[in-house]
Amino acid sequence: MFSKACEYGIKAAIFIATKSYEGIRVSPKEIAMEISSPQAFTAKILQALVKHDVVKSVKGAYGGFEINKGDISTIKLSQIVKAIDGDTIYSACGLGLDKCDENHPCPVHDKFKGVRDELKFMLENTNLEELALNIKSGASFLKV
Amino acid sequence: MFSKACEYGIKAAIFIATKSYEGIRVSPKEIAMEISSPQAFTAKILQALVKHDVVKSVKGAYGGFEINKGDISTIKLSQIVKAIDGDTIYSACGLGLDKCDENHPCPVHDKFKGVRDELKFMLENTNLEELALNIKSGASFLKV
DNA sequence: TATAAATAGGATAAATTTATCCGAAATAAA
DNA sequence: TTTATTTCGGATAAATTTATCCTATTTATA
Repeated sequence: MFSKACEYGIKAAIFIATKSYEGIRVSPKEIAMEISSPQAFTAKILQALVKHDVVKSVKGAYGGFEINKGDISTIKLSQIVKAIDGDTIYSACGLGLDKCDENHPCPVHDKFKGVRDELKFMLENTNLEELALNIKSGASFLKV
Repeated sequence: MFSKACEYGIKAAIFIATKSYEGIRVSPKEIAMEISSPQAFTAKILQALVKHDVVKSVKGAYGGFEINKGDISTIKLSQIVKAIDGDTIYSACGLGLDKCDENHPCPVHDKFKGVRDELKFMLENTNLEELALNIKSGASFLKV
């Protein structure tokens, strides 16, 4: 469904959010530990999230990654997915046709429309806050 | 969403079905032309579909690929996807956790459930016949 | 039985994704 | 200003997916 990079990105953003509530910045090392991901690769993904304004980085001693408290509830899953995988997952043709629309549909165009739209709606209407709060309360988990 | 191999496999199966109605066997070459896919790679994917009993192959002169007419309406998209990509797309955790269920959910477990189930339902309730008939009637297309 | 036509399948290459490593640049504090 | 700490970013490697090529095997027909 999502790329590994995107899975790591989503989990990283959620973890950073949980820490940002307490005003604590976190390092790629700590993030990787917490979400069971390869550290250097995770650092690369964090760079992409910074570039797309999903998380904020502070360089130098006492630096790290954080998210402005006020932003946590406005950042949507779709922004994270888009920053890493692009939006092809819910906008491109399910069978890979370059041109696929109502006038020139692929064989599964209509069948797929519902699934794609539901995925898009879900991603655009899920914010980091609800995900982070469930992690904090122990209702969900970032690793096994 | 699906791998390239899976996209090719779905399109190939649909094309074979359209020809099988007329009792015509088709070659990897003709299939690749019709669905705009690399021929040798497509041939490999056809082998997988044969192994999983989605299509039938006849070796030797006058051979080719076909689907028993009676089977066209009973073959589901889910069988094709499963044969090539496996069923992880609608059964695995959206964030890649090895263990993810009601008791130990990832942060998006509930959010994803709806999308995943709808995708699963769609794949398990769409048969090759309806897709092939729409191609034959010109209501949908296998290439640009 | 010989021949031509067709799929099967192994070996290999190219492209992409995933992952690692290391030095450069930035920054807070001593 | 120096030092220690930390992200940034380029180079590279490993793994996987996508794609190609060539030979073996099968089979209908002449």
